[in-house]
Amino acid sequence: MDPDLTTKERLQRAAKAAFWARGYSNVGLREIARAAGADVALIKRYFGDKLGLFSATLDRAFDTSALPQTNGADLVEAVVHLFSIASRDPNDPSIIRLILMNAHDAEVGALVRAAHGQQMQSYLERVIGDPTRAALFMSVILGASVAEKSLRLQATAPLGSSGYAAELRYMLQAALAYKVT
Amino acid sequence: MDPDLTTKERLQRAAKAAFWARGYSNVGLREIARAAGADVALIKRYFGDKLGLFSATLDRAFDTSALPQTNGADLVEAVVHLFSIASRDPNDPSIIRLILMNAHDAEVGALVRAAHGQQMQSYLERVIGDPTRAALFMSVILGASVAEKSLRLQATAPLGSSGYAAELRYMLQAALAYKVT
DNA sequence: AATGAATGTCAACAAGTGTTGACATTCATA
DNA sequence: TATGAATGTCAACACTTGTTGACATTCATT
Repeated sequence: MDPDLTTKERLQRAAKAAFWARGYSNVGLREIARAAGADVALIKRYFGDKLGLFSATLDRAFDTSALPQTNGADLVEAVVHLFSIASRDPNDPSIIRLILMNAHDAEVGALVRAAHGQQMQSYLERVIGDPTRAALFMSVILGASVAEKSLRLQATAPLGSSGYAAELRYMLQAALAYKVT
Repeated sequence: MDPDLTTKERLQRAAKAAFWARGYSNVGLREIARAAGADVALIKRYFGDKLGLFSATLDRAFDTSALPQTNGADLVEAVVHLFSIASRDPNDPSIIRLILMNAHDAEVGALVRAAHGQQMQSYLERVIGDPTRAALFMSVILGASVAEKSLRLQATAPLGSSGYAAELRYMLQAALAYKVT
């Protein structure tokens, strides 16, 4: 960890790395403090308690300013990149993983959903227009991300040039454009 | 808990209820023993240790004998029912939830994936035929399940008669049948 | 009734948890 | 240089965790 940073900053970064990798309840404060090269008691001073530290790792993590503002093919590629679907690394931090890992804890789960889930949904609704279609679009994204990162389906393989990738992009297009007849 | 059952049986059922609801590391053995009306030490006698108890809850949990053996519209409905997509209850046990909640723990995650994820995948591959198409099909299922149960997207709503339900079924059909041109 | 296996009870262990208060040090400002 | 705020250090608290060994009870079989 970079020693030039503030201790508070180092604590926050170490916390984010740990929490996003293994979930809220599976990370101890002493472990975070050790990774940050700081003392546990400083967490209380800077963040109040464990939940406050966790909340701090959620700030300004979902930025839609660089994303497409209109519905189109570039939206598909941008979202694929945003949710790290193309990456096979299970430790690659993803807001989806974070939500799933903390879904069992009512308090923490609500915190994460409020901070990111709703931001993500409202972005897609704004860009796509129809809320139902936006939800369907996000469902396909979720499924692809989960299939690769958590379930590790063999058949999905690298998402670069396989048949799965081509079909997945078609599914995303279908979620954007299809009209039920 | 039914007092007519064996203590071992009661422990196993209480363990499954707890583990499947909140994940492996978030459940304590004393809590399971209390729910089963038994003593903690009996867990050691019957299951060895915590991981042994968890493993016991995975036995015979994925049964494909009652599922369709051919690719078709009934496969869509059967799978929707199997993964409890139609249920909005976050406590409704689902193998998908179980996998996701334990994805952060290498040992436990591998155990669950080995017991169920691969069975699920091989079933779909056998019925659907093409492995890539089976993976795509499961991705859509995963996404729908996660969107409702963990992310709780507002727009997905009850999956009974909404526009989302109709479109989701179309997506599943597309995953089964579409040929990329 | 006696034997032995099966089953249940209790207390404790070492380690880890989040949290806290008292104290020491550093450092910028008056 | 002196003051006070900011920052860092240390030890301990009450509690929970998985695990374990010694002991008591129940129960079927001889």
